[in-house]
Amino acid sequence: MPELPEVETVVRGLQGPLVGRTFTGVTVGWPRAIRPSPDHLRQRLPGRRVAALTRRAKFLVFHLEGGGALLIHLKMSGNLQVAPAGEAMPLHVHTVFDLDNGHQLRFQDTRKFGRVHLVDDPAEVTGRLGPEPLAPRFGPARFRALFERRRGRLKPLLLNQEFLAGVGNIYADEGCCRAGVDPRRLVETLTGAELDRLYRGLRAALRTGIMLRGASLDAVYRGGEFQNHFRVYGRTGEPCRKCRAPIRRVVLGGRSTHFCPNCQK
DNA sequence: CTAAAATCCTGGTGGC
DNA sequence: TGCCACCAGGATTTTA
Repeated sequence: MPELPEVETVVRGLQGPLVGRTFTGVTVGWPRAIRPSPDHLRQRLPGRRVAALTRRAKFLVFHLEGGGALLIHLKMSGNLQVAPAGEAMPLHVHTVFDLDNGHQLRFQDTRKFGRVHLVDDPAEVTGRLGPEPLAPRFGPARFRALFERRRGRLKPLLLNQEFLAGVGNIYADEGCCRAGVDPRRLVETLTGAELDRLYRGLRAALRTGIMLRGASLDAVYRGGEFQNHFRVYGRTGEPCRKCRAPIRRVVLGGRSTHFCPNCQK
């Protein structure tokens, strides 16, 4: 379940091996993952050079020299690695991008939810996303403004990528915990002080996640350590680290949601 | 508008 | 030990 910090970790690890490289070929093993189509990708990507690699929300964005971009979303189980073309292919690698230095970018995705987009303008894919929570210009005032005229429970709103980009189930729960706010709260009842705590809690959880190189779950990831620092996520029944009350789990918007019933009001 | 449910997938888990 | 029903989970789509 890569979220913003996990994707940021992958991006930082791939910038060195990929920026400046040219794609020389593509092999598609799961056509449904490719947008707009595998033919389009195979015909248009080879010969294009990577000018920059950035992140937007949970998308990796490969900016191509001369315009256009390749976007990859890892969804639940995706991972990307660079390896020499001769090296043994791991299981569940459904898309392989050949590079001009004899290496390959390999998109491994057990559950096949991941997506690859080749577009002229990244905004075709990312245009409707909300603001980046860690952007330098995204201050508490802009965060508070997002909640104007919004209604409903807090947790599903935090997971809405058009509301705020990059937050997923783990960091929504961890952010609410740090803020001392119950994720079941109706957002129209949140006070300015609570929204400020939420702003800081969410950003602190995301920054800690990046610092620890993300969370490693399902044996998928790259040595991240954040899973060892969860305060509530996946700790149902275990004692709250602050007050020892058992962590509760409920389902909100179809997502498991974890919180301390004592510390979060 | 919000919200819940169904959808896509597979590996892991718990029950028997 | 083996089989199977069931679940997680990001985002989208459908239905209420």
